[in-house]
Amino acid sequence: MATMPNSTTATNPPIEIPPIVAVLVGIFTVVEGEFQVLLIQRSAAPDEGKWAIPGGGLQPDESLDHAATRKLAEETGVTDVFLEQLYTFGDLDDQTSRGSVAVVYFALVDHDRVRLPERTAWQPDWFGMGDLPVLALHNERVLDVARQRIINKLQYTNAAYSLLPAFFSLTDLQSVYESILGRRLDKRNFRRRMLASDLLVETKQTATMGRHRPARLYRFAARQPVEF
Amino acid sequence: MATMPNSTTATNPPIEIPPIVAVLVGIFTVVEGEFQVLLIQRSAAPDEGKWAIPGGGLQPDESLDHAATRKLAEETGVTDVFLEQLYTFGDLDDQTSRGSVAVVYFALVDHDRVRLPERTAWQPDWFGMGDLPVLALHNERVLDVARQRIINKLQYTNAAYSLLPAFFSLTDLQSVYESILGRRLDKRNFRRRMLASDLLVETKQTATMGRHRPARLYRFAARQPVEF
DNA sequence: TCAAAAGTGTTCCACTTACACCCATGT
DNA sequence: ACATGGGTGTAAGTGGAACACTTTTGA
Repeated sequence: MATMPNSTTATNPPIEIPPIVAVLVGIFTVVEGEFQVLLIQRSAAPDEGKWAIPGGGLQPDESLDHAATRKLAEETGVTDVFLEQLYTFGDLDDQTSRGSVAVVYFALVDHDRVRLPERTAWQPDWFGMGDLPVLALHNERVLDVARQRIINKLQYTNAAYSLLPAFFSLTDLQSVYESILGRRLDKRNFRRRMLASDLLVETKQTATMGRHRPARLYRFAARQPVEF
Repeated sequence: MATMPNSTTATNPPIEIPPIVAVLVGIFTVVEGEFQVLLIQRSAAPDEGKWAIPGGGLQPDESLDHAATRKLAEETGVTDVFLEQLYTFGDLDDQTSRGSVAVVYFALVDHDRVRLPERTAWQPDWFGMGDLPVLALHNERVLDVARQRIINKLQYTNAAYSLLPAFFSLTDLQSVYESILGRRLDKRNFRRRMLASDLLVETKQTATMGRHRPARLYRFAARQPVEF
């Protein structure tokens, strides 16, 4: 947004130093029952050596959504996943005096589709959300907001489609929910609710996962965000 | 947020022109059964003469919340109301090529407490949400998002405290809800739900509003945001 | 006494919750 | 045959939605 009323009161800053705008993407997954986030170890000040949510500058004439999509692809190679704006923070960086604004997105990805980039610096890695390293730039606050938002989204959207392969069992799906919510769910109630939601389509396939009865496989009716 | 991985792929912009950051505040109220928004008539390009959500630049070292609070006070004189970040738009201004980012907040105010500033240009005025003028800078999109968010917030928070005076009747409260939701509600169900929520406190006062039975007055238990 | 808004209960339905056993398979 | 996870039904409780009449006041 460009020119606006320069100021309506007496307080008119003489020269405005334009703040830096960064777009961050919190990338989340569930692996073997653990809710995880992808973090990058910073190789420069501020907070060198600490871990942070990946992000970067907004390119000229690039939309915010586009920047987030691009960042996600750079870090994981993945596209076409659940990706949504989370919140904008204006005070993550205490050091910079010119002001900095971080527009944060979050993405849910199927861990098996991710290919982490090979780098010497700014190396990314997965961390359990209950087992985080020392974070840079007040990223704890960002992750708290993200976790709560993801929990909410699971309740009334099909966001989980983005965390699972195309075909999956109801047990797989329930495990994803339990990992993120941080509590056990009742199997019968969970299945009833999911099947009643019309989000899932039963397939003819089954999968044998051990020396026991094979599980029927389902897929999501839509692989785009849908509410229910 | 300051320095980040400069870029992990080949696409490294040579020189970044930092985008402009504006903080906008959508200011909403309900007057005589109409859901209204405060808009300002632009007196300069782009979109001169069209109406827009008030806003302005982020001052150096100012937090986003602070900028929003300041803007709200400048336009209405009101503080201590429901004020919350809505969404950040990166593409409201088509004209500027350097990129512009608008961090939008929304506020709910009691119309009777508002004092509009006296100005010759950038004059503010109230508009019914169903009767909007020609808007600048794709502000229709912003108002759509805001309306939906406010509707949602009414369902599970006490946000309405910010739209009413300290003491009010249940009929007043219901009228506010109906104006924003855009539909009539059942009186008995509404009252039961509100009273069961523990958000309201019955007072000993009543108010006579015409030649009929006076209404019992209530107040909100908390005049800060609370969920229920 | 009348007009006008305030105030009040009950029924039905849909959804959530709690809970325990049989089924199909591999070894 | 047995160990393992897959799969299934029912009853009780809770919350939302629909619906109409009596009460209190001012004129």
